[in-house]
This record gives sequence, C-alpha cells and structure tokens, in this order.
Amino acid sequence: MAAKPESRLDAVVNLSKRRGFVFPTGEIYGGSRSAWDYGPLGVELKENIKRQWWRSTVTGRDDIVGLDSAVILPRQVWEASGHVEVFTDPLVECQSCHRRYRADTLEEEFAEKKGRPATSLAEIACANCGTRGAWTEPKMFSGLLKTFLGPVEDESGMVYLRPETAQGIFVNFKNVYQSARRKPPFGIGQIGKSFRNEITPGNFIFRTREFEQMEMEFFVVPGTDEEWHEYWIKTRMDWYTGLGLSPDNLRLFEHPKEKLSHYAKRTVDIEYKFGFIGSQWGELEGIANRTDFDLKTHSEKSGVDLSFFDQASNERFLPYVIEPAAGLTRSLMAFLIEAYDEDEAPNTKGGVDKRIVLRLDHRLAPVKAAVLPLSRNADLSPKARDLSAQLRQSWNIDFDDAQAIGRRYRRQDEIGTPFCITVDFETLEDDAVTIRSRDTMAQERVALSQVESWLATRLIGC
RNA sequence: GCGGGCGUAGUUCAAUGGUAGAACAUCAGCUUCCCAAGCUGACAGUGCGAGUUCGAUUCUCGUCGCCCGCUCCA
Repeated sequence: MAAKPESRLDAVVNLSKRRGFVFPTGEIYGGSRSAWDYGPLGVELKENIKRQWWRSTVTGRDDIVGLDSAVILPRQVWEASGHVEVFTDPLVECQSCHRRYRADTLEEEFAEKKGRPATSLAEIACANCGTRGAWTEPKMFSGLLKTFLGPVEDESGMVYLRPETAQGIFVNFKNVYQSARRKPPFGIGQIGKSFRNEITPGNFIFRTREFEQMEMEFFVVPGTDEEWHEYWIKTRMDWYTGLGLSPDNLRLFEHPKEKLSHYAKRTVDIEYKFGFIGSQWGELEGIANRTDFDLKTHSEKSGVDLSFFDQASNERFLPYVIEPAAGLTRSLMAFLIEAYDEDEAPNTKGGVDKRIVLRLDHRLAPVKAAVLPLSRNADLSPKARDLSAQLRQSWNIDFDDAQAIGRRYRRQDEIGTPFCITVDFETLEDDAVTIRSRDTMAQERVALSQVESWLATRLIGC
C-alpha cells in the first residue's frame, strides 16, 4: 500500500474506505452527500459505541430508563418546540458579490446602526461589497426535512423528520414516568436517527443530513439544575476519556449567552480535536440546560399537564431538563482518529516496516479476536475453524487462513483486533495455541481448553 | 446555494483525439509460512449524461461528487 497520509484525518478516511468502515452513500450512482453508509466493520464499531453509551447512561443506572420513539411525530410537536420557526430563515443574496445573508439579520443590524427600522431591504448595503439594495427576493430556507403521509402530497399530509430525538422524549414524559414509576431526578435515554437539512454537509461523516444521536433528558427539581448540569458535563467527559479519547484532544466550549439556542439557559459542548482545516476542533456533544421550556410549551400547546406532582411538598412543578446530546457518528469518527497509529515492526528481511494499528479500546473493537491457522492445511484449518466457531458464540471472531501469517497479523492490527490466536503445528501435539496481542505484539502459549476464559478475563465489558 | 480547484483499478500514480499501464492491495494455486516473504496466475478503471468529431478518457456543456472560501450550523 502506497500510503502518504497528509494528516491523521486523511489516513483515517482512507482506512475507513479500504477496510470497510465507511462508504459514500449510493456511490455507484455518483453518491449523495447527505449521508454515509457503515460497512461490516463500521456497523460493529457503531453498535459497540451505542452499547457502551446505553450501558453507562441507561441500563447501568437506576435513575435512567430507555425509550425508542418515532422519527415522524405529529407536526404540532415541532411547532410547539419552536423548531419550525427557528429552523426557517429568510435568506437573500447580494447580486453583485453573491454573498448570502439572513434577511432578518440585515434588518436588525440596520436598525441598530441607524436607530430606525429600514423601510425595505433596498435601503441596506452589502457589508462585503458595499452595493446597495442589490438583493434577491428573500428565500425561505428550512433546516427541517419534510415528507408526506397519506395518499395526497399536499400541505395537510406534510410532516417533518425529527431534527433531534429529544422531542420524542418530552412528549412521552408522562407515559414514561407513570409506567416506569419514576420521579425527578430521573432520566430518559434514546438512540436514533435525526435529520437536518444542513446547507453544508462535509468533513467526512462529521456533518451529514442524516445522522445518529445518543440523547438523554434528565429531569430535575428546579433549583438543582445547575448542579446537575455540572455533574453531567463531568460524567460525559469521563465517558469519552474512559473509552480512550485523550484529555489533550478534548475541551469544553461554553456557548456565549447571546448565542444560546431558543430553549437553553446554558450550554456546554464537549469538543474533540478532529484536525479539520481551519478550526481543528469539532463538537462531539452538547450538554444543555433546557430549563422547563419543552415541558412547559408542550403542556400549553397540547393541553395535557406535564407537570409533576410532588407528594412531599404537596405541589406541582415542571421539572428542569439537563440534556447531554451526543453525536454517535461524530464520536465514531473521534474514536477512529484517536485510535489510529503507525509504528514500526520488524520484517523478515531484517528491516522494519510501517505498521498501521488501530488502538481501539477492546470494548469498541469491531472484531475481538482472529483465529489464524499458521498454514492452510488439512490438519490445522479444521482445528482453527472449530475454535473460531466456539468463540463466536461469545464474541465477534474473524477467521483467516489466506496468505502469510505476518500479513494476517497486520490486517488485524489495521482494524484494531485486540487478539490473534494462531493454531500451529505444535497445536496438533500439545493442544495449545499462541495468542498474540495487538498493542505489544507479544505472544503467549495458551491451552486450547483455556482460550475462552483467557479471552473472557481480557474482554470484560465487551 | 454562490465563487474557485479537482474527478483515471480498492489505494497511490502514469499515458493518450484512435477506447489505458504500473506499484501496492484483493483473490486463486504452490511452498511446515510466527509479524506486509517468494513464485505463478486472476479480478479490476477514465464519476454520470449529452454535444463536437469518422472516432472522446482527452475538447465543450450539463450533472453528480470531493476539497477550499462564503452563507447556515439547536
């Protein structure tokens, strides 16, 4: 492989394509920049990330339960939540220099500067080229994706694809706390796809129109919200570092007050140093204090009282919400970039070769172990196949008997497989195999009967 | 969406107005083969569409996609 990775990011994109982690969607028809497809290894990695999130955020706790709500919700949900309004901006373009602006922003800025509202856009000059009033007609741009339900494609059947999974949680708030017998502080977690009509998708899988989120809404007693917010910022940060992201590549970004979302009192992003051209850093997760905005607006608009009755104080209250909202596909990208490593390994010619290793946490590795007969051989192959069939009951196991053993090790290194189990000619005599570790390349002789328990103690949490 | 750049096997590159070649990768075979070994062979490409032309991968236009810069980014 003639590799000339200009950056870690490029190297990871290259590897992803080559080894089947991520493919461009609809590639044979020229592709669609809205999304990416996850190949055999990518889907395993993605499932592993989900599993870790679900365990740490839902099933591993006694104060959080799970939910899987629909992608398409009643239209009123998005009208109530404010998304229909906030996601729709009137855009105009300067016909002289082609720069685009939000029409409402232009008017606001004009009013601020002149101390009076503009009579029309014609009065406003382009900040870029100075041309006055050369604006195109304002065009409404909506960040929400639409589709139609029912037999007729008209306004009445128009529905939105969810731009966040959170609203499915809010509208089910009462269902969940009653059926699951919960009271604040408690949370509801959900993993699923969301859709946003991004103007500029890009940076590999970083920004796509179809993406996957891991969101949790944590409902708390008002007044305790700020404390819980801090708790979740720390807890979520620990999750990323616990699965291998270096603290050096992570940072917190506090949203400035004036730029907060329509629902938020305070938002802190966890950012990862992706190495993009320009800003380097990209958001992995936003942790927002959504106050009681959502429950309040849904109570008002639906007519269903979503407040919670507290028997101790004999009062009803609307819980505040702390929301850690993580981008699953973004974290997948971060884990890949973090894990990517090149080191040197001796070759048979007495020199050294570059070795590409994905140093993924064992819990995230798509393949946990590979069973490799030293040689494709009537004695070794069946023995190796039996072993892999046995281990496959517990883990995702690869079997490979093609080409030289050294090459097979390198192939497994490249996809982050923690262990390679080699069945060799001695195995026929001593019923033992060699287990080689990805990170150290060290080998250990283990009895066939002990292989499963040997792996089990090293693959805890997988 | 606008402006600029780019699009040749899986990857990295080459060549040409007369329908493309290499390396590495992949696959098959041989070799008792422990860190990308050797030998033999195989698969495989001009993003897509139209136009000009006797003939287009090459020229032109459109389209799709990628990269950079704007606009947007809950």
